Amino acid sequence: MHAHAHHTRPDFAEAAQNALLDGFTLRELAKGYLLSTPACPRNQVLMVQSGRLRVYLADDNRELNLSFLEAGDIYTTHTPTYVEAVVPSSIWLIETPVFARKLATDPSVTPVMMRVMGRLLSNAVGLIEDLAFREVPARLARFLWQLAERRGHRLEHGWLVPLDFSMQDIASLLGTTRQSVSSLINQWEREGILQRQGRRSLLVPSLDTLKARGAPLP
Amino acid sequence: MHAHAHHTRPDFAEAAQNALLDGFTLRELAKGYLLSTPACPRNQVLMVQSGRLRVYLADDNRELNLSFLEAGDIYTTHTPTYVEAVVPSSIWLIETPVFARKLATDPSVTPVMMRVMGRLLSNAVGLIEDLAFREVPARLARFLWQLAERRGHRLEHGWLVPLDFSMQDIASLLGTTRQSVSSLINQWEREGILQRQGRRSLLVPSLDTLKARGAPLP
DNA sequence: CGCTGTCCGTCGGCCAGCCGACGTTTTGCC
DNA sequence: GGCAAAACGTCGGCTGGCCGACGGACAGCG
Repeated sequence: MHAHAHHTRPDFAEAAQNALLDGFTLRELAKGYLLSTPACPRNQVLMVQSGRLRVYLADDNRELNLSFLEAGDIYTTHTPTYVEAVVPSSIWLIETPVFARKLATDPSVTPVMMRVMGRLLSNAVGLIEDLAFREVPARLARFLWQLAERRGHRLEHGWLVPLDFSMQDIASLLGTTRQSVSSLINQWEREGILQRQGRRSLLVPSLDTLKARGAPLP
Repeated sequence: MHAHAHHTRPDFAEAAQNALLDGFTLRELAKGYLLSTPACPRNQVLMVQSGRLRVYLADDNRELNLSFLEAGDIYTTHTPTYVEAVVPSSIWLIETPVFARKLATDPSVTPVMMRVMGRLLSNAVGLIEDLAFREVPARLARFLWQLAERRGHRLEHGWLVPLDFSMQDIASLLGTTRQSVSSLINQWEREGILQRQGRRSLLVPSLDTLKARGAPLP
């Protein structure tokens, strides 16, 4: 749900066709650069060309990742969040007023934007459901099998899932702590639900047993 | 934040001017009517003419209110939620495909929709912040003073705040339980932070002391 | 005016999971 | 290779607040 929005690739293609990017400017961001904060809400629309941005909320002693943006993803800072480049990145950027004029003159842009905002909204609602209804093991299980389904490669032994997030990243994405994620993953490894495969990937023998962790009762 | 979106009134006025409602049909809903569920995602856009609708998420044994819609509020079921009339209501309704055509032909509608979705997104993010960062007393305090600021009437003794929600409603809005809300309100009454005034309103002597409950440490 | 349904107040047990702490392993960098 | 910094594993204490339970207060209705 709130893992990646890399299914925006179609939009990217469409955007290129429609010359959506007219008026956007290309910017290079250094690692760690804070593009936007709630305090300074520079309203803008952006599309990631390369790299990885982290969208997150924060209070004094905690952070919650809303999502990670990667190549092709579109985002708009309509909402008071932090946006930070976690690796050197390059993005297409436009200020909202300029974009609004574009919207007014070129109606073909509208459906793209509606879809982008719809997706942001779905992500947000999904996260709310997680926080309000599901407990940590269920959230983690869901995160993992969604990752497997969209990023994983099928092998004879099961699914090989690339995992280029730190435990802390995952924890923040799920609204929990590093310790809880770590414990759960190790416990599941002992139970044979998954195996560590090198440092940056997992092997999941059966997605179904993993999914079973997402729905305790039935 | 996620209390009411009744500040959509300006949109309503604007909508009337632009004849936004062309193509919408007026519908009367009986109390308790379920307009939409996640299972049957009838994509539609609606504007409330009168009454009150409840937008909520649910799992098997819990419900979470996302917001209450009242006269003038606009909503779109882009996202898998329940929408229910809690009192007899009448609303303007349009199916998304029809609305999309409208958007394509009349670009003046676009900014209105963008603002509506932006507001939904802000609500959602606010709720996420609450669930992830703040504990129950802080959420309740914030809910109450926001209600006071937008609905309350200034008296010599303090603010008179109409409270036409049940404890259960408030609890669901804040992602907590009836019991917790009840305990807190009564405790605060004992502490003199607020007084019950009749059955359906509160008297808050000082909003600031109430707000103090929203930020424990400093 | 009793009856029934809805709402409110309060108590106590219980537990998920946060938090601090500390040691170990990996990674990145000179 | 060697060192600092980051990331990971694990343990135990502590607690916010959920949950069930039960009784009282209102309100509507026949």
